[in-house]
Amino acid sequence: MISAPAPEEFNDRQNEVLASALRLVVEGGEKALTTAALARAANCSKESLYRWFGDRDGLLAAIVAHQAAKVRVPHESAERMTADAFRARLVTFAEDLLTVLAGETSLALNRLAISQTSREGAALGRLLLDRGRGRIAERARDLLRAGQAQGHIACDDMTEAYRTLYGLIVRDQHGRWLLGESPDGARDGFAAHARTAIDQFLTLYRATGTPRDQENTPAGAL
Amino acid sequence: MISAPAPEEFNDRQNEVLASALRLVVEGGEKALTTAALARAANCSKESLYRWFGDRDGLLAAIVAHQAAKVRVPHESAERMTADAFRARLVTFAEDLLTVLAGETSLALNRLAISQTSREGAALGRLLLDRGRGRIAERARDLLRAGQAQGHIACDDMTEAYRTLYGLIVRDQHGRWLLGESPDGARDGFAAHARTAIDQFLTLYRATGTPRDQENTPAGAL
DNA sequence: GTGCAGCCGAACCGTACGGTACGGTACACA
DNA sequence: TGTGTACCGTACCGTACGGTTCGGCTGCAC
Repeated sequence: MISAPAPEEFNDRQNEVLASALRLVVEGGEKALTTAALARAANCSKESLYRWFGDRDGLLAAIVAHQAAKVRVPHESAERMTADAFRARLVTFAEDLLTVLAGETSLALNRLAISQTSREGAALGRLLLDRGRGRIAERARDLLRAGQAQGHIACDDMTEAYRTLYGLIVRDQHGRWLLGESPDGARDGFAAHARTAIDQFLTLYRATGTPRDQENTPAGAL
Repeated sequence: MISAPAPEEFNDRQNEVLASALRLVVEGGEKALTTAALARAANCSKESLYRWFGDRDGLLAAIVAHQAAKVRVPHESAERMTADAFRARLVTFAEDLLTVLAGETSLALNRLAISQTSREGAALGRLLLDRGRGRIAERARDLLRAGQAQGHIACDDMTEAYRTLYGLIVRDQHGRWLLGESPDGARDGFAAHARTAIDQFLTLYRATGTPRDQENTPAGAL
């Protein structure tokens, strides 16, 4: 069981320690994060670690929460956009998404949460899902909603549309990266692929009366 | 370092033990797979485990190799297809892909390989990538190539086309499942979503002279 | 000053796990 | 019948790690 996911904030010293912890995880994976190693790296005592975070699971949760807390999604203002501006905003979103997912911090945290799953609870995964991807999805849905309101795209289910958008942007790359393939090779092509993906997305969801648009609403999708 | 990824086959007894090992991993994650627990579950001695698989890493590699070895992709015959038959074959592929990825064995193995990544090597991830996803991708590319040869779709880069197909089918679901979200809710919608995804794919890649088709060939994609 | 709280660093404890060694059994083969 | 091989089950060893305790230092309240 994971101790309370800490809705309360941590103080400066504690955040500093969490930053050290995150660095350990990024560099050496979960097994590099021993309490002794963290105490040494952060110049603090194990006693303090246990006082602040409860136990090791609490520490893991705090690391994820700490990092998730600094996810700051740029607010997508809903002001009037031309079709090109809308497209440009989507391309920017796509580039941002790929950049985040390819980042070693994101990858390390995802690996950490995934390896903690399976054991009943999956609290870390939920945390990452809600506070990480959730925020990003929210931003994208706002943007899509604005595009829909202004007639740039036609769709009734923003969540469905977002999932399609995500799929076109990310494809199988996140999985490959998680399994150890280096994102470096792909990183050069982020901008180019972002444009391609958005073109594809707009082809599917463009509002110019393409007859297939009604089909893009499957039934029981989670 | 992981001992030789065993190109040689294992005998029946060893395969039996590997099946037990896989069951342990599926049920309890990596940390449930202790040598003692496996010896007990498989009614074998720890001594035999070390004789057969070298060390724990070798055992993990053997588990992955063992499971990957039974990936049998139905051969996609390239005989003449109508457009509808081609579409149906794609839908079947999509359903198969979702069913495999949502399976607890696949999820457990992916979690195992992902949690082993980060530490230099990532041999398990490579194994899974090559012998798991690779086979599936190969099957899909064969099918796409046949469709292309018979004029059902237009694209010059099968790998790019396959990645788009994968993205449209899987979207963000694999990641969510890996993080602990239950596939059960989505499972009912597999068939419906498979059809939707294939419709979208065909919209993008249909050969009927849609002018956007040339754009589907980004530059530096990995 | 005295007392107290928070913290560091190090020593300590218990245990779980990877890996090894050994005794005992079944079976093949001569 | 003797010898060897492969195996099981168990006991064993060493260590690494989670978690606790303690002594000592600093700073603050009074």
